Amino acid sequence: MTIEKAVSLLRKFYKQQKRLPSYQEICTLFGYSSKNAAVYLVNKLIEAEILEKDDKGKLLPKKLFHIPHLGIIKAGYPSPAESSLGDSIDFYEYLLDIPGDIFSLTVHGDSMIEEGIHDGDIVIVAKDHHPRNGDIVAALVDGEWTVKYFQQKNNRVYLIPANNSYPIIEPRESLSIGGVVASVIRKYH
Amino acid sequence: MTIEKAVSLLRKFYKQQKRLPSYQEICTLFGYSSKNAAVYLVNKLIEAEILEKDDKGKLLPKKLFHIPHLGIIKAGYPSPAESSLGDSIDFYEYLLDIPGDIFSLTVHGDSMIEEGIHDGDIVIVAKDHHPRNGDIVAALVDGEWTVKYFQQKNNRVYLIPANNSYPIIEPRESLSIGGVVASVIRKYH
DNA sequence: TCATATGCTGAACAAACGTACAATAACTAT
DNA sequence: ATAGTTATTGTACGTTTGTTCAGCATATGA
Repeated sequence: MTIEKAVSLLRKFYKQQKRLPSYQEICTLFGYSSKNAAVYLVNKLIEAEILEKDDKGKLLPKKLFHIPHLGIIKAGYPSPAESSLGDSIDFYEYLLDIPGDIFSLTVHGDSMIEEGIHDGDIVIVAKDHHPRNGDIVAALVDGEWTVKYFQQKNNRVYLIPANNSYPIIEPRESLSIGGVVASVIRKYH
Repeated sequence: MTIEKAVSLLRKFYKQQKRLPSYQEICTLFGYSSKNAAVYLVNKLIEAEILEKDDKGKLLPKKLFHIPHLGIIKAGYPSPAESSLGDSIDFYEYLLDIPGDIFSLTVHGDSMIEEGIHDGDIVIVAKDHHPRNGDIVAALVDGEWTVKYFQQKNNRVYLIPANNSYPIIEPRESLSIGGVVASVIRKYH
C-alpha cells in the first residue's frame, strides 16, 4: 500500500462520509485483516503530514486536501514560478475565512467587467452594512439587487459600475447594503 | 440553545478539529450536563438538515457549511435576485470537484485581464496535457511558466494573451502544458 | 548468509461512544 | 388552571474505538 494510494482512498472516503475512517474502517477500505496494519499505515501518513492527531488523540486531516501551490507566475511575460514550491493551500480555509455571516450570488451582466467580475461568476458577500468607499458591494437599490463599487460623498451614496457603458446609480427611494464582496469565484467548463 | 448558536459553535469546533464533536464533547461545548441533552439537540439539527447520519449512524455535516445562495443578480442594471432563494452551495465541493490532479498558481501581471484574471488572482489548474483550442492553460514555455489562451493551428501552438498590449507567444525551444485552468479565485482585503 | 527493517496478522483490554429509558423543570397554549 | 410540549438531568448498557503486545512473512542491506 503506497502513500499515494492511501491518500486517494482516504480522500474518497472523506468526500463521501465527510469524516476520516476509524481504524476498523481503514481495514475494510484497504483490505487489511488486522487493525494494527491500519495503525501502521496511519503512522506513516502522520509522518508524511497527511494526517495528524489532536490533543485528544483523535485523527484528523492535515494536508489531505491541501492543493500544492506552485508559486507565483507572471501572466505578462513568462517568468519562473517564483520559489515557494512545495507549499500548499487549504482552499476551504483560504476562501471562507471570512468573519460574520456570508452569502453568495451569481452575477449576470458585464457592468463590473473592468473589475474582473464576469457574467456567471459567483461572488461571496460578507454581511456588513458599513462599507468603505471603493468597496465592491451587493446592494438592494429601490427593491432590486445589484453589485457595484460603493462611493459616499457629501452624505449621498453612489453605486459605480466598472464599465463605462453603464451609468452611475443614485438610489432614489431606498438603499440597503447587503454586504461587501469578499471573494470572486469562477469555474470554467 | 438556539439552532443558530448551535450552528455557530459547531462550525467553530469543526474548523478547529476538522471533525464533528461526540455527544460528550457537545455537552462540554454547549454546557450540558447530560449526554441526552446533546442527543436532543442533535436530533433538532438533523431535522433542520444541518447535520445528518450516514448508514452506520455516524454524525456528519450536511448543510453546516453551506453558504446560502441568494440567486442570480444582474450586475448590469438592478434586477430581482431571481428565485432560487433558500438554495445553498457547498463551495468545497463546488470548487474542487475537479477530476485528476490539481495545483494552484498565483498570477502576476495583467496579460489575461480581458478574461477577468487579474494581478494576485489564484488559478486552480487541472493537470491535463491535451487542452482544446480556447482553453486557458498554464504552460511551461522555454523553461518558464505563463498563463494564456491555448491555440493550435497547422501543427503549431500559439499562446495568446487576453490583452492587446502583449504579443502572442510562439514557443521556440520547448512547450509543456501544465494543465487547464479550471477555476479562478480572488479574495478582497 | 545472516541481521534488520518493513508490512501485516491476531488477540486482548480499558476507555469512549452512541443509544435508550425514566424523570423533572420550564415554557405554551388553551 | 391545566394539559401538553419542549428542554434538560441522570443512569445504565452493549458496542465500537484506539492502543498495545506478541508473532510471522517478506524485503532489504551488509
